Amino acid sequence: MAVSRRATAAKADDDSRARLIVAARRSFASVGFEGASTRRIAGDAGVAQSLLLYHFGSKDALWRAVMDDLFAGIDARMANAQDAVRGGEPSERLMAAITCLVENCAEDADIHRIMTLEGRHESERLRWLVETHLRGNYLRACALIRDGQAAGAVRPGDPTLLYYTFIAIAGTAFSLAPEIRLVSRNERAVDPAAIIALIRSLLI
Amino acid sequence: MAVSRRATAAKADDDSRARLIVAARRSFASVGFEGASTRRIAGDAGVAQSLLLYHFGSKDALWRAVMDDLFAGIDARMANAQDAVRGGEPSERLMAAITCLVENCAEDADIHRIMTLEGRHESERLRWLVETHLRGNYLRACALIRDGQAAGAVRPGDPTLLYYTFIAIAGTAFSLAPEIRLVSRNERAVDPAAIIALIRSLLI
DNA sequence: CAATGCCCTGATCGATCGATCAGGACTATA
DNA sequence: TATAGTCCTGATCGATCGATCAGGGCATTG
Repeated sequence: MAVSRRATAAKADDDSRARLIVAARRSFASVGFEGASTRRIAGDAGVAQSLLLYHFGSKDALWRAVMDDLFAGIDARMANAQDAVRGGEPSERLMAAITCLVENCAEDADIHRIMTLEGRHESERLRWLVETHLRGNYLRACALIRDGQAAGAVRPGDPTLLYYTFIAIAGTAFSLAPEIRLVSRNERAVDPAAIIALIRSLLI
Repeated sequence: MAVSRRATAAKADDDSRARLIVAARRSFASVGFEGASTRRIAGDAGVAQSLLLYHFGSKDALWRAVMDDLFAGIDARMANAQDAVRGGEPSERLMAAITCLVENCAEDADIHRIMTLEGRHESERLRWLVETHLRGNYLRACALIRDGQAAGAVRPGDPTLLYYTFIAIAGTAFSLAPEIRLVSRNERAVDPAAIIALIRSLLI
């Protein structure tokens, strides 16, 4: 009993900080910041709640660490995808970005879930997210959309609306996968290839 | 002091039950079921927390009452919209449904916010929602989509995927309006007419 | 061998959670 | 006027919340 979970779980693969980040991401994505409990997160990670606060200082700081980790992943992935199509046609570069977005959400919809939770009301967290992680991606994506429109390869329309439309289609099916499965008993609505094909077909 | 809020607020327009439903809807849509507090909801409605439990019995039952109220509104609205185009072309009836959906979300995105919160993980609440309110709407919408596809007026593709794509586009911009405004300082992305036009253009 | 520093735990704080309960204020019925 | 029923409040329950703190285990350094 006194041996504690640390010996059985935490010490084995070490770095409980990383496991706390993963557990926190899942909780925040599932029940939101207010609904998440630091005790539950620490329990999922197999450590004491006080260790969570030792590593991150506060629930708020933990949340920001989760966001930094989440965007570090997608940003690196997006940079790779853009490197692979450097110098290509604007629509090719835009589709590479969209494909990257869809595949990332298909593997793990947590980022879409958290964003749809945090984006629904102004807060200090949202302002921090916008300044730290969102605006850069937004501006790059809008530049791609505008380049595509200038080349006649992307439909006209407000780039902001198109950007959030792409995000909505890319993420919603995976975010709502449990509901979609219950309602439809149909797996085709949660197929990344079908979603990429759908977005491609409405690009122009 | 002993006069209490009831005399000043609750008694004025009466029916604190209805005001509890409205306050609860806002809280559930904002921070989710787990994040919402019955004390906060009752406070927003201007009544004691114990009255909330007197009327609804439990937080769970309050949530179901909110859902019944929410779907009673959209269902009636959707029935009206369909009545107005009875006997019309399939694509016309589908666009009437989509227009109804977009306008409802534009006026009040709470239903989309709550659904994106509840649809993300299986739960007793989600199963109840699916059986009580969702499946009927889903089946009617898929029938409209299939009719449109049979008439060649709607693009081919899995109806479930198209259904959730329409819902995603119809609701996301309004659900994420605070984020979109912070990121883009652009109101055009939250314009119902632009969103309806976008969906119409990708119908076929 | 001492000393330092990092990772970690369990106990504990005041605040708040959902829920229960006794009882007051008021209206309608008899 | 007495009775019954509805609406409502404040006090209170045990549980859980985020946060703080003292201290133990263990490796590295001198």
